[in-house]
Amino acid sequence: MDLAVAFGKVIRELRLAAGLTQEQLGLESDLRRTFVSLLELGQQQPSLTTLFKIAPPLGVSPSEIVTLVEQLLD
Amino acid sequence: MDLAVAFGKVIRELRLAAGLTQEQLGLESDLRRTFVSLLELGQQQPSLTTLFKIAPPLGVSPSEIVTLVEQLLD
DNA sequence: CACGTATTCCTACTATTGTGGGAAAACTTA
DNA sequence: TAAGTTTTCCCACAATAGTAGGAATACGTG
Repeated sequence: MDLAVAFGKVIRELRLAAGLTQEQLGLESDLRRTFVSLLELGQQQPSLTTLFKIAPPLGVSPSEIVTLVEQLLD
Repeated sequence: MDLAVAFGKVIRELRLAAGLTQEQLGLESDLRRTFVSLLELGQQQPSLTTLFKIAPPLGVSPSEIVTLVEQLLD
């Protein structure tokens, strides 16, 4: 599985678990609605800054997100 | 401390601990020598792909790097 | 000091991240 | 079905990640 795709799956799962829409997540992480969509679809991947911006509203730490991605790739 | 600066410090420390030069790290992670320098100086930040490429030659996992960055930022 | 090596700085360029907004499509629920 | 909400797709664009290589600077050791 592709790294960006794995990241997207993790983000989507966390977002749904947190009960947020893409737009709400975008507002709280200061990212555009459409960009959140692209990330979840695995069509783009985040920079380190984006990883750190998107983690708090999802209720996890950036490193926890990366750990989940690593597990999905194994 | 800035996120990119914190990342650079972590990378540099890990690289020196692994006994590698920037050029060696660049070769093993498929990144340009000059870009490794910029990362360590905190003048640029990595994408998720770069994080995953640079971790193995440093002998750590991507999530471990992020954890170290988090600790440096607290 | 002098030499070799490692790193930084410089310029120019390409690729990708991220913005901005609207319209189409999909999904919910009444 | 119909309406409201959410997500995807589309466009153009701005900002930054990353390439490429050479020159200048700093660093280490004989």
